Amino acid sequence: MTTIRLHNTATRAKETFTPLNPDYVRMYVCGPTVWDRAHLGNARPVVVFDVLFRLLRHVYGPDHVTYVRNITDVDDKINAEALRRRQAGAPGTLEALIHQRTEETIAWYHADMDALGALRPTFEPRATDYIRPMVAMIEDLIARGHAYAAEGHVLFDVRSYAAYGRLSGRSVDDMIAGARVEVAPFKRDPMDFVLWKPSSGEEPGWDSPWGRGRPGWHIECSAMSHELLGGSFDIHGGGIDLQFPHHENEIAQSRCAHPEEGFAKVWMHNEMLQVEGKKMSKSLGNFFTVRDLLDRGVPGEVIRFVLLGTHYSKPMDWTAEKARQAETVLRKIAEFLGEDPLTKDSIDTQYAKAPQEVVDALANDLNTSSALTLLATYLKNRQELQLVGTLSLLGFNLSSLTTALAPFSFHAGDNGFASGYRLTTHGTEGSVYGSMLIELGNRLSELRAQALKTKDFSSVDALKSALVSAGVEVRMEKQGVSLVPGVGFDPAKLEALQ
RNA sequence: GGCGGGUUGGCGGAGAGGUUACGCAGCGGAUUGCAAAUCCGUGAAGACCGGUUCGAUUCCGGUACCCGCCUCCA
Repeated sequence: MTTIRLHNTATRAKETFTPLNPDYVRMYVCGPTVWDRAHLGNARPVVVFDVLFRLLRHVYGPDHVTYVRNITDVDDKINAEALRRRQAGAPGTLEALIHQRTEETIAWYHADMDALGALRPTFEPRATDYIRPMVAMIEDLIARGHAYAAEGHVLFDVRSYAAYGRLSGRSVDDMIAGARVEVAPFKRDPMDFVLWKPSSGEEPGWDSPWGRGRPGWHIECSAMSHELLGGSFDIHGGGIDLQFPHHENEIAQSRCAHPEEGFAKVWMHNEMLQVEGKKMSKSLGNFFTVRDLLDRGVPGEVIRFVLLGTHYSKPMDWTAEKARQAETVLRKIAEFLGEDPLTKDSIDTQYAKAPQEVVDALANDLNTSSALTLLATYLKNRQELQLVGTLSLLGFNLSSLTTALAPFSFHAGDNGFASGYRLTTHGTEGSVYGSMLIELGNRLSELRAQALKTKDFSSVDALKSALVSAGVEVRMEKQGVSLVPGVGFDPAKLEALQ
C-alpha cells in the first residue's frame, strides 16, 4: 500500500500517516462562514484538502474515508446582513432573513466549489443544527473546572489547560505581553475566550442555562467533530491563519472536555494566498471572489491548476500571468483529448488509473506541483491513459475541460458520396460563439480551398487576421483549418464578421 | 514585542549533499501560400555572509528583504 507522509503542524515534522483505524480515515476541515461569496483565498484549502480527500480515497478506498467540513452559519456579519435587509423593508422575521441569507450563500458556495472540481465532503454540518451538543460540551467544561459563567457569558479558562499555546508555539504570558486582547472585566485572564455569549433581541439566540444566547466561534468545531468523527480522529485541516486562535481553542475545548481522547492527530495548514504579490483586500482593490473569476471567463479548471501549482505549505501568489500559463497547458491537454479518434490510438480511458509515480508525488505531503509536472510529461509523450488517470486523481473534470477549452477543427472530407468540411471538436459548439465559429470556420475553409487554386490569398488573409484580432488562433493545415479560441478570445469582435 | 512562512534561471516552480527538473517565454532550425500550431535543438539559477564537507542551491549559524498570525479571517 502507498505510504502517505504528511507535514504535521503540531509536531513540526513530516510524518508517516497511519490512521487510528487502519482501514478507515477521518478528516475534519474548517469550512466557510456563509455570509458572502467565497473569495479566492477561501478556495485554496478547499482544493488542497479535496486533493487529500481524493488521495485518501484512492489509497484506502472511496468508502473508507469520512470528510467533514463545517458550515458556520452563526456569525455577526450574517446577522448584520439580515438586519440590513429588514431595515430595507424585507418581510419576515430576523431569523427567517438569516435563514434566507445562509441558504443563498451556501448554494453559492456549492456552485463555486463545484466549478473548481471539489468533491462534496461526506458531511457538511451547520453550526445551527448542533447547538445542543455545544451547550452540553460547555456544561461539561464548566463541570470539569475549565470554564466559568460570568454576566451571561461563558468563558474558557486558558490557565486551566497547561498545553494551551502548544500548537501555535505561543505562551499565554507572551501573548498578553503583546496585549491586543479584549480586556473584559468579567474575564479571569485576558486570554480567556468566549464559549457562549448573550444575544440581544436583534440577534439570533437559543435558550441555555446561561440565558438566551449564541455560541462562540470555536466551540462548533469541537462539538461537531466529536459528534461526527468521535473524540479522536486522524486529520484536522484549515488555513494557517486559523492556527491561532481558532485551532488552539478547539484543542483546548476538546482535550479538556474529553481528556481521555486524543482529538486530532495530524494538523495540516495551508499557507495564505496573495494576489499580484499583495494580500488580497478590498482596500487594495485586488479582492475578488471565485465567482468573479468564473464570470470573467476563467474556467474552474484553470483556477484549480493554478492553485495546485504551488505546494500548499508555501504562500501562493495569484497572478494573471499564472492563469494564462495554466490555461495554455490545459488547452493543449483538451486539444489532445479532443483529437479525432481516427488520428490517435483508440484507448478506453474509462478505467484509467493514475500511475503510481503520481500517487507517490501526492503521498509525499501532497506534492501537487510534481504531479502537474508528471501531467505535462504524459501530455508530451501522448500517454493518454496516464494523462487521464492523473487528471482524474487531481480532480480535473474531463468533459468540462474539453468543453471549455478544446479547439474547433474543420477538415476537408470526401468519402466518395459527399465532400465538404467536417467539424471535429469537443468544444462548446452549442453556445452562441460556438455556432459563430463553426460558420466562420467553414467559410475560411472554402475561401482557402479556392485560394490554393487561384493563388489569390487576399480574402483568406483578411478573414484570418480578423479572427486573430478577435483572439482566435487560426491554424492552416494540410487537411483543413482549425479555429482555437484563445486566452484573449473576444466573441463580440466576431459579430462584425457575420 | 512574540510566533510562523518565504527568498531558485526572463517569469512560474520542484526534487535531490555530487549526475538535464519541468512548464511558460526567448533564440536557431524543420515545416507553412504567409502565419499559427507542432517537432528538433539551445542559452540561462538558487538573496547575502560565514560554517560543516573531498564537494552545498540542498545541512548548520547569522544578516537583509518580503509575507502572514498574535483582533473577524482560508
